[in-house]
Amino acid sequence: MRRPSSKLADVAKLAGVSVATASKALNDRKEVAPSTRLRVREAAQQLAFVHNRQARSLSTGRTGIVGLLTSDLEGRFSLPILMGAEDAFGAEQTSILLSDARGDAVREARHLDTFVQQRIDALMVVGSRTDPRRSLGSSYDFPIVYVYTPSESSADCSLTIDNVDAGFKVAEHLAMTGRRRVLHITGPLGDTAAMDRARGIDAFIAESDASLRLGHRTNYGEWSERWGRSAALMAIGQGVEFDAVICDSDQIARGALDAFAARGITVPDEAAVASFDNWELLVADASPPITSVDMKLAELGRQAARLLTDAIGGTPLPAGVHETNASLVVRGSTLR
Amino acid sequence: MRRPSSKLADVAKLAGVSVATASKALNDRKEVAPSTRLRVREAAQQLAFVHNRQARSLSTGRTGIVGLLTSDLEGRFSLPILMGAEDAFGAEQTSILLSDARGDAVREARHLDTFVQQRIDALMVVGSRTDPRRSLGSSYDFPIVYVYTPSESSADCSLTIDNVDAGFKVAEHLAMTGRRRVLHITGPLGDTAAMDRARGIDAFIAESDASLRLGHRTNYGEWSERWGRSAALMAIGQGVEFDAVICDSDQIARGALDAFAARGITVPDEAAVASFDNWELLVADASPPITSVDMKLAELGRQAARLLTDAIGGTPLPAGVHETNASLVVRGSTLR
DNA sequence: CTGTTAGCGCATTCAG
DNA sequence: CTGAATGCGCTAACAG
Repeated sequence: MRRPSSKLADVAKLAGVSVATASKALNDRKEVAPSTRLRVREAAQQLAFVHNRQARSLSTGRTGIVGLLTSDLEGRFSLPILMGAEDAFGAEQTSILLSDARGDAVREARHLDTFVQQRIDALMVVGSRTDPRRSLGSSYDFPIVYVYTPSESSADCSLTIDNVDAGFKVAEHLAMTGRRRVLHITGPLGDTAAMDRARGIDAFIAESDASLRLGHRTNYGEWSERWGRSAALMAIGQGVEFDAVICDSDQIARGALDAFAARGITVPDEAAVASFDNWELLVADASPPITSVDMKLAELGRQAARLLTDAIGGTPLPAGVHETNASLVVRGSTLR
Repeated sequence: MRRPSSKLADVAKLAGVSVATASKALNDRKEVAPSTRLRVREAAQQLAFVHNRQARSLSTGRTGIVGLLTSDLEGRFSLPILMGAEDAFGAEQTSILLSDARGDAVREARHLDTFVQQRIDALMVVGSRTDPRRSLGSSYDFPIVYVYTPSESSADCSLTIDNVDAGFKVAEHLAMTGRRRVLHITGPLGDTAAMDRARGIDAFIAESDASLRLGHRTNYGEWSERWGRSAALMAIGQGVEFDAVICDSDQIARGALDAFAARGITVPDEAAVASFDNWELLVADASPPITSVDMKLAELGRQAARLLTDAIGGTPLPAGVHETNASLVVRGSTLR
């Protein structure tokens, strides 16, 4: 029951006005004389007055809190999204209530419950895969945006990345730089991201003229460095011919790079290596540095924040899945 | 001004009791007849009633919100700490308001301000280095714990890792497994973590009997894979003799490993490699997997949460810097 | 055991 | 332009 800081009443008293006037003055409403506004301001300053948002939200109905529900805080995805969102919200003075369900439905339900208790103004649901997730439905009375992992309901608003386009871009880059035979090392078969990218590669092949046409072969596996290494070794062992490798994550690429080094295959001369995620940590200091697709996650977070801000203001959220194009960051691993 | 969900008054009416009784019933207070408690419960259930924390906190003085102020969300440190804390706070009771100052003092001040406005119950200040940071002072009316990065004021409560002990442990492990000449590749000279670990190594040497005594040489540089690689190459080029390398981060170790592979030095046979951070991503799938010191960050977060929970309950925070011992996770890079 | 009465701190009518 | 009154949803005394 701690109640230390000064309240509006204190400010009002010191300024010699009523609480109502003080409130108006501090909230920059027109109906206050400039002189009194100043007096109130000074009083507030002097008392180090800080609005009590709990109290304020009780009367305004807004908390200034946005919930962020994630399933993989540890992973590569949530964080950049979160930071982008924080940026975009920052201006509006909204803060982010964080919770990590860790892929557990029970946990998720509990966290959602606290969100409701806290009367959050809006919710961002972030996932680490592009496979659609169960919708939270429309029974919540705050706007919800799904980021990266889209909702399976088309009535919801989802923001994600166009992996087909991303695959296309990588294939294009490799073809343009003279590669012709591509080994595609990816995640699990059935994983949307993996399959979309493969489709993107195919799409490029279909569209490109004969001189740029490349052959490719896709190996499904798992999202790990270990898999990248063994897939590369396997291909070498089987005598598969290739002059380029597309790895569906930077981790996979690191594994592949390692395998090539061990087998004396030089990168980028004998084989180009390109990957997805553009995780600086893994990609920038690799030898050679790895060309990688940046998923623009922070941008996704910013977009989500903007949409939600608007939604709080009354603009309805645009339903459906909205895809953003990723962009290729070229580094030494594909340039000979 | 959205006001959708049912309120306590609705529940009370439906249950045929007063609001006060309904409140008591839902809060599991003794002074309510079991039968009425049940009736109220059912009414609440039926109306899908959810407490409004804003309102509640207005009368209790507690918000159930803990602030987390970090300077490097992206980095390796904040996240595990955050997750540990989330665990310990238990989602039902406390939620975490997140903010990343990104090393910017202005941003930090702004975020602190919103924290105050939100009337958080407690604050966790997390940093990514072990060099002390400026104290936030004692003018805030909520308890503050500094995690990983300690406060420079001994009046504050800080939780961090004992890097001297960590350095000691690594040296001990290497000596016990038969290594005698250690190359220590670390971060910037002046960085507390780097220097503490060097001291730990020295401490081990001083304490150990002659048969285990090892020689070592410390190279200060930066916290990057690139530096690990070049430091290793440099040592090799200069003909420095060593049969073990201690890298002060997993990233540095990856660089060193890479350099050894390039120069045909086998790990662990010709040289052992050990590092700090135990970042699964970097360490588990390396070839060979890297022995690394786990900083127990999640545990640090849990401890902080417990201390803060107690502090909210009235127990004063223990002032001073409290160090936790890290633990060594042994993998293939040091076992021949 | 239960209900009545008072606030918690602020924003918002609506008279003056 | 200003202020007195009212309510946001809930908990905390205090009577009954």
